[in-house]
Amino acid sequence: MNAPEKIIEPPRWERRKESRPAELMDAALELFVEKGFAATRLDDVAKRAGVSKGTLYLYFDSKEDLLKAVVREGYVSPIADAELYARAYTGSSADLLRDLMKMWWDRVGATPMSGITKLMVSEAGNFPDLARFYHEEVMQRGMGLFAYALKRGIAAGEFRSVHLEHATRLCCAPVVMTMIWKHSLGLCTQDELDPVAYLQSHVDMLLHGLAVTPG
Amino acid sequence: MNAPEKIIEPPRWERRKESRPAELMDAALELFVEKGFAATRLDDVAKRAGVSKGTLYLYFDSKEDLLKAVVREGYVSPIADAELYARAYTGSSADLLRDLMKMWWDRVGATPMSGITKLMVSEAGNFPDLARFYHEEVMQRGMGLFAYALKRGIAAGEFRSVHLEHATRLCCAPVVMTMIWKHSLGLCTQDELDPVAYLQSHVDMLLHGLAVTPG
DNA sequence: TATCTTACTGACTCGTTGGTCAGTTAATCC
DNA sequence: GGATTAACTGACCAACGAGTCAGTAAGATA
Repeated sequence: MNAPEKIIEPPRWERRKESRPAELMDAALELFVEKGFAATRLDDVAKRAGVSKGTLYLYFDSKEDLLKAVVREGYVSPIADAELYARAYTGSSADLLRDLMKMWWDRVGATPMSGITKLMVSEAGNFPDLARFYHEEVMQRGMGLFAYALKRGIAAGEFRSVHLEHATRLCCAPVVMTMIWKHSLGLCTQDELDPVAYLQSHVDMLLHGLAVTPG
Repeated sequence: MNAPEKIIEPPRWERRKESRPAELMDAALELFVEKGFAATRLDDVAKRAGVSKGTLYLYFDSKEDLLKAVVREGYVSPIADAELYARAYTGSSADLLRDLMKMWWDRVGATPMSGITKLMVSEAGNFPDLARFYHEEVMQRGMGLFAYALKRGIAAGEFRSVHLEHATRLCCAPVVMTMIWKHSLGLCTQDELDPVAYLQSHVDMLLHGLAVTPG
């Protein structure tokens, strides 16, 4: 009979204190966006992050705390970067508007983070403080960017003098709608709408609407 | 001692088989819109309708069945009316667009029914068949109206020849956004935006963007 | 006024899931 | 390699709420 061989099994789990929170937040983002907040089970979040539910509670106080962390994490650099970009811009306001729109779509709209918008719309009523945070830190700052570009264009005589608040919202509405659509009703339809081409049309129409003189 | 007077108490409840379903659906609409589907308790729906939870189950098979009934009920006449109106219209396409927009806002946007839009966005992922129904019967028919007006204007040489699908969406996006906003993030902010004035600006900008010649 | 039908009640069950914690095991340190 | 630390596990609990059903009373009928 052979001597019993020492079989070295790989450890069943590793200690990875540093990366757990981010992995849990990634998993939570996916599931929250896919199923909604209430319908997402924390067991599933933990499982997707390759961990047990107990571990989740080592890093987050509650389900609500986890949602807050996901939302706060999701928005940081893109808006700040865009603010710097806009402030330093020297070209025409029409081009600035185009660039901002492209940056928005590339860095948020086209990424999984766009799901956060739908999430916030769905859950705003149940998390008033989170909604206020999102409104102030994300929406107002984001709309401020476009308001800046519009104001700049009007001041330079490049755009006609429209209602600034309204024009800003008109500028953002189609983008926000596209992000929301992507994560809700758009899922149930084999919709071949190309978001990039659509937003291209949007900016064209907008600039045509803002033009002092035609085409 | 007086002879015991016959005190006629009002009955504790009445039989009102006919009106119960509508009352339950009204209550459900309010609560679904306010709290979301998952967070709404059927006990509360029943209580708001002045009835017990057991009664609710006399008229609806399940919570999901109740939601379906609410959504189906919410959209019937407005779209059909608007379709008749548009088909019979003889004025300019710009005016038709204005009228359709006003009808939409007056009959849906300004009413509690606008909450259904937010509801559908939030729950689309969890109720694929309901989402498909909403998409086909509400969104496509509704967008079809605006597509008709745009096509009509382009054919008459009143509007410039834009991408029809894109223009239709651009036409609807701000209205849908306004309805969604009203029932989500708009609740947490003392937002003094006047939707009617905003949509006025929207149509103005849109028509300016569609104009063949300036002015 | 007595009888019958059925709209309605509300206390109950039971599955689900957010949250807990005593125990296990990977990793680290003498 | 034995002792120590703490990251991690997973069985468990308690609350909550969807759905049930035996019983109650409105109101119709005769």
